[in-house]
Amino acid sequence: MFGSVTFEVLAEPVRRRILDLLRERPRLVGELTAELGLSQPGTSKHLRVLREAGLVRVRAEAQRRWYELDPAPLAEVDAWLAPYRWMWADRFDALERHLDADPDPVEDR
Amino acid sequence: MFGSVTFEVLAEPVRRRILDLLRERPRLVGELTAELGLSQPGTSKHLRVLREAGLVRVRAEAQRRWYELDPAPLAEVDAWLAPYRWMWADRFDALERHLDADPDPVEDR
DNA sequence: CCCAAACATACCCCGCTAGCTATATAGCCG
DNA sequence: CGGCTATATAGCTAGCGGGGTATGTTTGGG
Repeated sequence: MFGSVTFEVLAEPVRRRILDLLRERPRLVGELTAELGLSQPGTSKHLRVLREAGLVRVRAEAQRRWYELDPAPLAEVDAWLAPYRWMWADRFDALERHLDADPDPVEDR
Repeated sequence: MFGSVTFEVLAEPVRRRILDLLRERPRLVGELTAELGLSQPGTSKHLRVLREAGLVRVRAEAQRRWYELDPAPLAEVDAWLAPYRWMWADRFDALERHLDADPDPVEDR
């Protein structure tokens, strides 16, 4: 319902990166800006999207904003994934071959 | 590497729907078109994206095309999700409250 | 007080994409 | 073999989203 937006939010590599960074510890906008290598407003924009998706929370401290992870919406992604999970268990070696051994994944058509 | 595209592909609700349908059984393009309620070329376009992402395979039978699920790339999503999974275990009831009990999820801002 | 620091918002631009319609291609059937 | 069925591709358009720069707002420090 509300979380179908979660997939769209996670589609952005930068935002997944932000979540990965926040998984370690809360961060300031400035820190994230530095690590991501994009402009401060750009970072703020991504953080806004993450905030409105419920994936991060903000804690104000003077002019600083501490952003911290809220993994709750990820449960929805996990729930969607659940019925598929058993399927690749037996094919896992196939995936490994695909990821490890194949140096140049074949383009379709 | 190749699969970072998987997230972008899954961002589309129609494509997740297609995967859910293919999880039951292989389907023809026509069947999918009917169930999705969009144009046949639109369906074919989504199927092309899914095919190039390695999420579906095609089997030709005369003019018919049987599309079937290939869940392998989903393992990458699962892998990304893995380090987060323990986090909402203790908050699961909170999410349940959010999803079940709250009739009108609060819009952010 | 006033300036600088930290962040958010506003605005613009451009590329991508999802939808459509029209058309091409391929194979069965009569 | 002609036309119909099933699907793919091409081409177009509208809207969205992510990048940037410019500016507003808040708060602490000198």
